Amino acid sequence: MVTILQVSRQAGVSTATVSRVINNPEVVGVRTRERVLEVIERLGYRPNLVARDLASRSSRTIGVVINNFASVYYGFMLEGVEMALRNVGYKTIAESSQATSEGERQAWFSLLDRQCDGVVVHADNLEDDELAVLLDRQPTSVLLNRYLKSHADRCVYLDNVQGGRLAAEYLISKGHHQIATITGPMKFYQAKDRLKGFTQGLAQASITLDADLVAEGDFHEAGGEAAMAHLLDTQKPFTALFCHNDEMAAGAMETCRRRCIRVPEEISILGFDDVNVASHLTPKLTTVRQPLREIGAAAGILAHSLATGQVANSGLKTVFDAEIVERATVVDVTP
Amino acid sequence: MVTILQVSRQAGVSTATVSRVINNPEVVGVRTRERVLEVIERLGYRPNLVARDLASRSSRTIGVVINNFASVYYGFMLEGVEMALRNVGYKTIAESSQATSEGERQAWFSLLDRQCDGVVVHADNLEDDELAVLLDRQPTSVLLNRYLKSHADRCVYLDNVQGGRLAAEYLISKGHHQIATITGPMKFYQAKDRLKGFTQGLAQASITLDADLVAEGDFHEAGGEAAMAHLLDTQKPFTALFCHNDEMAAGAMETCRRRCIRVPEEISILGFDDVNVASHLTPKLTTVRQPLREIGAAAGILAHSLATGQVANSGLKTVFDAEIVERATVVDVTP
DNA sequence: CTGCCATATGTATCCGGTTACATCAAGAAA
DNA sequence: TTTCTTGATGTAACCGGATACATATGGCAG
Repeated sequence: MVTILQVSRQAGVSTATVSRVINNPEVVGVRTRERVLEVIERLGYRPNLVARDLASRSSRTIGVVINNFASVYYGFMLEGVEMALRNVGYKTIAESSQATSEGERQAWFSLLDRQCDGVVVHADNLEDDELAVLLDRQPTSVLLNRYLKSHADRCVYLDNVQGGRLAAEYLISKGHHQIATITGPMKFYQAKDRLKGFTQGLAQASITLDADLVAEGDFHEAGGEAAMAHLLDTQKPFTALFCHNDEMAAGAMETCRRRCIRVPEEISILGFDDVNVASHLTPKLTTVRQPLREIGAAAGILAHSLATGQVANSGLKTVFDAEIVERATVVDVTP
Repeated sequence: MVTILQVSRQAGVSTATVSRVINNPEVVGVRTRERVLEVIERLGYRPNLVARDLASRSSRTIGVVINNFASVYYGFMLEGVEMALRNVGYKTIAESSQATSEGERQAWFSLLDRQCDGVVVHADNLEDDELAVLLDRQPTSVLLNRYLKSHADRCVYLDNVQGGRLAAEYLISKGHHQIATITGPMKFYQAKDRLKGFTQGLAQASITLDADLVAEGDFHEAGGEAAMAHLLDTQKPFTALFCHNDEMAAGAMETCRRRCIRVPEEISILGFDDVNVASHLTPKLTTVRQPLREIGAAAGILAHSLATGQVANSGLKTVFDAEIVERATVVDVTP
């Protein structure tokens, strides 16, 4: 491997000058600069990032902790972070947490150990208290799609309450009154908030959510199937169903298919997220879209600003609204 | 940040000893070791990986280059790599190439600059020649899902010829004789090989592939739709269709739906990959499965062995077979 | 009691860069 | 011409660890 020392020798200058040519070209004399650049080119020199990071105490890199890679949900957010950072000359490195609190902790620290200048953490499993402590200690870390009251300015997230409300308003606008819902695990604040907003939305139309029409799912297809079966078994009639994510909606649709219940003719179904599955289902799923890329991008930018001490959150948008993507699973039943 | 120096002072030993406690505990006296460990614990010391990597000239990390993150296809492979490496105490870091040759080059080098001990590269776009040169220069890099004759032992991939043949054999076993196919872009060897195997499979049953029944797609849904429309427009009859990936199959199914052609009653459709979309389509897609996780894992292990100079490719499996996953889009038409 | 060897620990250098500070040359001002 | 300033470059320390080699310590055989 060719080092800065070899370049400096070949060019007849000191390593400091070579370093300057790379990081501060304008302070180097034109003649010297060109000579050095020529040598760099000829030798195919590439600065060793590890050495640079150590010496400069900065890695120009933001780390990202996500649950896992085999899911476009995280993939989109990751892409958002990456894209935004690329624009400011920063790199992104991601680590997965396997969706456990221990994994989240480890991935987070591991990224810090690599001297990431900041880290964007998607932490579903760590408790609020611990997160608060960690955020206090790591002033350049930000939370992705999670809201922590004590550190609101360090969170970038979808307004799940708004999303839930939007779902209710939309279904009501289509003439539905008897509406069931399959929530995510209630230990997740996303589920709590979506349900809260949903309840609010119904209330606006003077509808009270019937406890029998609420089933808790697991954010996966299987849970959606089971929850839907449960809802149907209670025999309470409903004309529309709101699911806390698209996968559970897919499960619910599967249950309908099996029981020969036509969607949307007999039951309208509304999903949440708008990840690929939504557009592949038949009929295509109407859903509440999360702007995942944008959310990721904002989180990346926020971490970057914190890391570089930019003029504080200069009006950076950190709370995002969900929006309805109309496809084919919700019909208007207005008489 | 607490450094090894502070730990050594607190423990009344030299930094060398602290370093040993961490990397070679057995050579340190029991009493000293415990004292040091106690201090480490108390101070919350975490070794700076950047410094360690620089000093040891190894990062215990394997880099991975993939097209993009927002696709489970790469996600699965990445998970495979990560999982396999975790077992041997190695870390994984991924970088995306945006599916351009320049991006692949840059990501690859960037990973090398970070002193990754090895790198697993999914390079669709770089030319064979350049890949050969790069592989020669980087003895610990391996190719993921691409086959390079000159460096066969550095490639971990699906046997696409076998996959194509399997597809033909399967459809034929279901009584189909008139079979159409939508290929990937023919500049990709995957498409070439799948088509080659497919042709072979047909030949085994004395069927020659009618050129009118071959349409080139783009590996995306839109291309599948268009290609299917094209195939139907030529008016040549066929009872089954083999698509080079699931997304194009989804597109083809969409075209059928629009033209009121029933799948699988009128046309059987077989996909390739078995990524999520397959199981969400209606009817569920019968497809040729790639063992993506296993492929990723093998690539990770191979890179790791090369990096650590393990007893060479000790019988590591590097060529994988595809298999049929029967769902609902292919029916038996044997009279 | 010596001498030797194995084990435990310290010393000093190195990894490949960055950067504060010193130095030097040349042009401008006096 | 002298002095100051300014811009270009070099010197050397440092980032936080790893590790080859030197040294010290203790046990055991002779």
